[in-house]
Amino acid sequence: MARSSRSREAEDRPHKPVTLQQVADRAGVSIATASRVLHGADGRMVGAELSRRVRAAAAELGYVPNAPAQALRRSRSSVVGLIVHDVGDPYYGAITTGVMRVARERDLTVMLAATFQDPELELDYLLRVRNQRAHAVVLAGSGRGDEDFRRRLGEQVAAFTDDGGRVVCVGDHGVDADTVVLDDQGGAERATAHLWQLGHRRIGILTGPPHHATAERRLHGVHRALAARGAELPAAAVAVVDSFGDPFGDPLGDGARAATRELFARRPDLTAVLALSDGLAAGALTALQDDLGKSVPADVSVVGFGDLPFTGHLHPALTTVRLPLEKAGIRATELILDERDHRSTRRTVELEAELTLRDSTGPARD
Amino acid sequence: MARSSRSREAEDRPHKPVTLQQVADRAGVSIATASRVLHGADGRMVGAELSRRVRAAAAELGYVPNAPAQALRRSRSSVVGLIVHDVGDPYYGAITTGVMRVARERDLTVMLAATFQDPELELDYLLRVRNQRAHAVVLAGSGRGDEDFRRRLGEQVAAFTDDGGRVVCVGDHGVDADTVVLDDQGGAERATAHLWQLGHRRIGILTGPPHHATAERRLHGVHRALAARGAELPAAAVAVVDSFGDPFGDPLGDGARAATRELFARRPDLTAVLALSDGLAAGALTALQDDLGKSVPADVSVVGFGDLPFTGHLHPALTTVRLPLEKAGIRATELILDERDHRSTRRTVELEAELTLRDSTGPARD
DNA sequence: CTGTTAGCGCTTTCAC
DNA sequence: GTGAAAGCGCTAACAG
Repeated sequence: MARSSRSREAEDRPHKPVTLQQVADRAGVSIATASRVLHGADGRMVGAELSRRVRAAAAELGYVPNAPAQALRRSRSSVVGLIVHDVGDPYYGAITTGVMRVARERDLTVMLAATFQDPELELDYLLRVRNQRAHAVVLAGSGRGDEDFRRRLGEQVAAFTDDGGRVVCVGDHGVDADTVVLDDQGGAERATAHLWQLGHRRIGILTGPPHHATAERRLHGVHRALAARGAELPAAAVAVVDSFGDPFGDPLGDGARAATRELFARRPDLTAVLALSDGLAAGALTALQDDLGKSVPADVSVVGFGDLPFTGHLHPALTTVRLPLEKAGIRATELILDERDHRSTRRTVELEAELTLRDSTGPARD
Repeated sequence: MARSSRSREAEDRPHKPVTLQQVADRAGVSIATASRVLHGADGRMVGAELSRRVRAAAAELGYVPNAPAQALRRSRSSVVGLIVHDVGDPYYGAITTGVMRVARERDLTVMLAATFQDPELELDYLLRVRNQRAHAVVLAGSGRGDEDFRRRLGEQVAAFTDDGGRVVCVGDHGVDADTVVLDDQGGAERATAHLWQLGHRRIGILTGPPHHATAERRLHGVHRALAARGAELPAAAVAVVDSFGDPFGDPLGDGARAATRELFARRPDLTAVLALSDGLAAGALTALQDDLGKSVPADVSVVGFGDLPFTGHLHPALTTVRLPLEKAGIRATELILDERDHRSTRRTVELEAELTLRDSTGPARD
């Protein structure tokens, strides 16, 4: 193979990659012909014989196209940016997996950015996406940051779309772009309905801080479901935990555990706990079984939210609301690829969250 | 702001991004000067007044450098490739997080590739990394694939390094490149020693299939630790589970659960179980407590391997071997940045795996 | 200090 | 069906 002969020459000094011109020379054709054979979206056909010779030359030389040069010439690359908070977080990990799936099918190059919750970094990365002349970006982390940040984010997004870039958000970021939203509210309604149907009338809620938009949406779903049944949610039945969406801030679930103990100290008559995130549910399970001597689901039922990968391993296996995260990543990326004519029409795709029934819920005791 | 005036013009037709030439014109300087002010690694200084004018012009026009053009000119981009099996898998998620941390500090652009366990795709992505003229690549998924695949992988890697690219592996992929390895064997030795010290002499092992290199390395560690204490591991005390490293193939841990039941059917006298992955440990916990009526750790101690994010939420919280995955991602990326003179010297960094003590282990009963 | 200029590797009219 | 040639936007010699 050509490669082996190349590596024989100078072991230390980097070679320069083979160029299309070299391929053309070797095949005895013009560079234009070589280009058409190898990447030809030109419309023009190339004769069979020349085609063959070009392909052979490329293979022998180990030709690899220079993507930056192509991007420069075409003034747009096949790069797609993906901005998340933290890929290590299973939530974003699942979204990322979805994006990667489509990227593979559609032959896209994904440029990943992790903001680690820092709004400034998000802006930075958006700039970098523009730098790369990426043709699209998926915004999957955001929502933190103040009004001023929002404005600047909007500006960056506008600048990118002005240049012909496409933007899609996963979750509502208050940005003018296509959006894929997860039905948090509906999921919470379904979870509540499930408990209600099992006879639970005194349900405790574990939620996140009030400024957390996702937590609020879920909580709102609970209120709605209860209201639809002529019931309401007493303030004493709600416990707020700071580590809501961040299991890493509280890897042992101690915050949720303590909150659950306090919740039952206030309201010992609760027959069910609806935790608005799986991490919270894990803490509740521990508190209930280890600290409060309750049996789950015999004494108290527990429902989580998210269906993160570990929920099946909890004890008992957790009944939880399944968020179609990977699907969200897939749909978002597809939205990008879908060329649409009316760039003025902002599209929104809503993905339903359905309940996964496992072993942590059962009929109410009394 | 310039942006707003731009977006006013033609709402539908994409603008062309501002070029350096336009900035130079507006500032009334040459393009060379503009380049030096904005990106000048040229060594040369530019006068304060011109500097100011260039910067002002760039800001007014909303200039964003064209990365592909820069890459073309410099014939190398600041892109780093990262190839993993699946970002949704917490194992790779943690490595990815580490890589992203360094990328942020050192201002790199990360191009992510997920192979979904397909060796062909891995080769594909390596090609794409060359396409982008990336300056380095982190290989974090691999190890599957036959001899022929290995050869081809080696060729691609050689081709990339020949062109001046840097390659670093996380885990040994049988490739000639710098490598960061996790001390699986040492971790298993430490876990075994821990159980031994608690008085356990009849230890059951849950492991993965024999062709799984990681599982084998851990198993080897167990053998070594036992041998060092004059003991050995009876074949009957070892159970093989296929879903070893893939919690998603077995989200409820049913495989490990069944294997644990069989293990205790064969060897009811076991006082401890060392599961060579956390997913396996989760299944063991369920089998022991729910199916076998054992108490953990009073009757049987359980140790896992990996310290994935959910282990603290298991019941009881799992004692497990902590793999410094994020650290591995960090070290790997640093290795790439570290220019070293002797490209012939292959470096290997070994990261220690330490035991995380939690609640699933206790003194042996008898 | 500042400007002129020659490409980097590739695509794509435009001629033949 | 094939080739010649003009740049895409930027950097880095090389002159002044």
